[in-house]
This record gives sequence, structure tokens and C-alpha cells, in this order.
Amino acid sequence: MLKVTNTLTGKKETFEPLTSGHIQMYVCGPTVYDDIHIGNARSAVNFDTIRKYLIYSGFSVKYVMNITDIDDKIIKKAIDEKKDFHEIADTYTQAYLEVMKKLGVQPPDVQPKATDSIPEMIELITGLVDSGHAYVSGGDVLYDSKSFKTYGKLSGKNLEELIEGIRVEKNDTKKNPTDFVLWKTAKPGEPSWDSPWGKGRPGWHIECSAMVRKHLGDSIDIHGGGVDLIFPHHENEIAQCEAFTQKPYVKYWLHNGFIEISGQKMSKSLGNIWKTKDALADFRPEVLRYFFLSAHYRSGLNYDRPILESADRGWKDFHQTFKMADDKIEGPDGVEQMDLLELRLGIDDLEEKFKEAMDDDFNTPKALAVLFDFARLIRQVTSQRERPTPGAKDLLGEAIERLKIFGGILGIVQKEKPVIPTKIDEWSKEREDLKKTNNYEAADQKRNQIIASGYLLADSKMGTSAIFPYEQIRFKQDEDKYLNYGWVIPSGLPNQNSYLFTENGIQNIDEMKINLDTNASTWLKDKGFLD
RNA sequence: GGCGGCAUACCCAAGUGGUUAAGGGAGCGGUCUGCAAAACCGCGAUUCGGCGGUUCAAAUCCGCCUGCCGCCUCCA
Repeated sequence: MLKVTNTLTGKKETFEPLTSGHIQMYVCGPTVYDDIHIGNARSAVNFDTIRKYLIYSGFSVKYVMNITDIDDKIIKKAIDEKKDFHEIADTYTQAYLEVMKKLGVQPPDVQPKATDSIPEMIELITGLVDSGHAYVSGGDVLYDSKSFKTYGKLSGKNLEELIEGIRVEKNDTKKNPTDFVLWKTAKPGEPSWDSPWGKGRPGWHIECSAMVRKHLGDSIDIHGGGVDLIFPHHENEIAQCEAFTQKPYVKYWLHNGFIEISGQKMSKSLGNIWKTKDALADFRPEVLRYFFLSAHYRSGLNYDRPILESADRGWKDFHQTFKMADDKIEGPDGVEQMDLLELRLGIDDLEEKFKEAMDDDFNTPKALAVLFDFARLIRQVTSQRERPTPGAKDLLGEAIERLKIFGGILGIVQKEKPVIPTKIDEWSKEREDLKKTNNYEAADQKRNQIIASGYLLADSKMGTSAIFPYEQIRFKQDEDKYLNYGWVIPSGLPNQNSYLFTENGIQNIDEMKINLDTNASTWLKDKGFLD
């Protein structure tokens, strides 16, 4: 039985959709005025995972996530860069979609743009004006927050106290300080649309309300977003929609916590924004997802390079399970009996344990622990010396399939297997032969040759060599210059050492890791690799 | 000032009344190994910010204190 923490009630509740078996779900998407930061990415991954789990649980889910393509910040940027606001919005929409794709976020069923829903917004605003919930003042249309009796119910705020706390601005046209803009009169040169109140553009809160109604209906099951949206954004959405429709707007409000940098929120004013595309340049998307999901979605999550690196190492170990099992399955058959009881039991328990974790308000850290335990069971079998019988191979294959299913819901399983060039394969076999004749010097040379080509060998107990591709690592020289000068084993592969490949040969250097974030060129010069 | 959240080992992080306090990283010891790496096995909080209280029983409930953070203004 699925339970979710509902911001509206502040409690963990049993989840029952309005229509049995079907879920209407809306999540506030990005405002496309810049590259998205990792906080946006975390939110997207959290709700993507929630959506995938709901589908796995047997619900049919209609998932809508908007793109806010008209907004003060977009207009400001357009003016600053002397471009049309559409151009700014399009550029960052494309960048956003690209990052989502890399992160393995399944595209929403509908991804509406605010500017495509202007008529629906006008319809809503008109209704609110007609029913006395909104008024025209100074050319703007404002929502009368005092007209909505339960204003503040989501954020737990008291309207009177709110009003007292807000200092009254001069020339304010609002009846109450808590009133908010539904429709803004256009200033000269700003993008605008025709409306009953003259040329103008929508306020921020109205767009989500309009898109929810347009694509999902008056009452929906789940509405998600970051904690910062609780007030005023979601509070205002409730006020608008419920005043208009006289129906409950959202049954379950889900809010994810912030990414923190050194214990503080990430914000423009603090200047501590991490762009997702920069994180993706250094870490695999699966590692980023593992990192995001390693804390509960409602909690804050501290982001720091060393923490990401430890997530990276953890994920590699986990992911190596697939490679190890594949090698065992594809290897020769054996006749000896392997110890498989634990694995059999593990397979039988996996689904129940995973569901138990996820049913508890999408407890992904617990779910990850379940998968890591299971992966260890698989590795225990694959690390046994015996060759597997065909029956043991079947069981291993079954275990891997299960791990892929549940790992897939969390999005931490790499989709495609790395391809090894035949040349590298041949060199590996040649090295095997050299080893067999105790020609170790030549064998090591062959190994270096393979490493220099960007691949690593790993000998197993069965005497065969597994081969893994490296990825080039980028040593930060300064803020935006990178120096390509070595290789490190990519995520998913079993070796964390860095190797430096130069004309002087291949160096296995642990210090390289320590120096990743320091001035690498100085270090390379000290070691004589650079002039 | 109002509202809300957090404090668990060296680091990240689950656990919210009752078996040995998950999992990951780092560390240490061992097995394996031509070397190296990987893998596997084992070890690691008598204790959950502090002080009281409730209870047969609390990291988990209540009170107070301390520290940190978020929202109340754009923000995932």
C-alpha cells in the first residue's frame, strides 16, 4: 500500500487516486531563461522516478510538466542581449530538453508551453473577475486574496499575519498586500497578448492553473515541485482554481527539498549555482541520478564535489555487477555445483523489499540499499571460482534481469554496453598467450599498449581478462580551461586509479585524484610531463 | 516576528516505540594474484546534538535548551 507525504495535510497518507487506477500528475517545470542547475535536475529526476514507480505499481499515469517561456527574467535577458524573447526561450528550452534526455528523464505525456495557453488563462481570469475574486487596478488584474476563505491552507500561513508582515509599498494598487497579479499590462516594447483588459501578459501563477485545467482537468491527484513553490506559487494556484471551479484542486501535494551547497541553498544571490551540464561533463548521468536518489526527496541534499566522487565510486561497484555476471554467463559451462541458495532467496525477496521501500513515500535511499544488497549477492556468485552450470547461468540471468528492472525504475542502470574494438580484443588474447608462456615483460608491454589505447584489463580468477574502456579525464586548469592529458576508468568499471599516458610511458598515479581540483598543470609540470 | 524542517560513525545517508541502529564512500585486516587492479570475506556507532519526562521498553513520543537551514520577495 503506497503512502505519500502530503504537504496539504502535513501527514503521510495512504495514496488513493480520484479515479481508481488512474493518476493525473502535474509538476512545475523550468523557466527557460538560463541553463538549468542541478536543483532543477534533482526535482526532475525525483518526479521522474516517482512517475516510473507509479507506472510500475500498475497505475496509468498522465504526466504533465510545463515549460514557462514567458516571464520577467526571460524578458530581461532578451533586452540585455537584444534578442527576441522567443529566441531566449527556445535556446534554453532546447538546452533543457537535452539535459533531461541525458539524465534519462522520460518525456512527460504533455509538455505545454505557457504561451500556448494564453486563451485558457484569459478564460480563468475572466471567470475570477466575474465572480468577484479578482479586480482590475492600474491596468493590471489582481487576485483578491481576502476573497478566498481558506487562503494559506497549503503553506500553513495566516492571512492576517501575512498582511501584517508585509510592508506596504508606495503607489501600490493592491487592495491587500497579499494580492497577486493575474494579468500584467504590457510596458512599451514588451511581448504582449490581446485581452479584455488590453494588451498584456500573464502573471506567473495563472499559467500552471490554466495548463493543469487544460490538460488534466479541474481536480488532479498529484501536483509536485520544489519546497520553495509552496508559498506563494502553489498557494496562489489553489486560490485561483478553487475559486473558479469550486472543486478541490489537488489531492496530494508533493514537494522536494533543496540541493544545498555547503549547507546553504543554491541561489543566484549567493553565486553558488551549479549547472547541470557542468555536472554531466564530469559525471555519468546514472551517477547523478544515484546521487540525487541517495537522499529522500523531501530532504535537503548537500552537493559537493567529494560527495559526488564517492557516489561515483559507489555506483561503479554496483554497476560492475552486470559486467561480472555477463562474463560468467558468456563463459564456458561447468559441472560443479555452485552455492546458489542465497541468490535464489534473494531473487524471490527482491520485489517485495523494493516495493516496501518505495511504497513508503518513495524511500529511494532504502530502495537503493535493497538493490545494493542484491547486487552483492550476484557478485558473490560471480566471484566463485567454479564455472557455472547451465542452470546456474539461467539463475544469474534471471537475477540480472530483475536488477535491471528495479534499477531501471531508479534510472541507475546504464542502457548500452560499452563496445570493445576487435583490435583491443586481439591484443588481450595475445597478452594471455604471453602470460601462459611466462613472458611477463612482453605481457605487461601489451597491457600498457591496451591502456594507452584507452582500455583497461582486469584479470579474474578464471584467468581471462575483462576489458573496459577508459574515458578521458579533464584536468581543471582554471575555471573554464581544461587540459586533456590522461585517462581514468569511467563509471561502471572496476578501477578507480588514474593513469597518465605520455610519451614517457604510462604512469599509475593516485596523486592524480588528489590533484583533480587543484592546478593540474602545475602538478604536471612538477612531474616533468609539461614544459 | 510568524510558519516549517533538520541534528544518526571520518564523510554521505536510511531507520519515527520493542529482533544484532540499513546501504554507500573512505579506512583497517584477510583470501585470491607473475605484478597490478578488480572481486570476495571479515572488522568498524553499547549508541543516535544536550538535559529532563512518559513507558515494562525511545534514535523513535512529550517538554526545554543548543546549533544549522528553508519559506514569508524571483527561485526546483
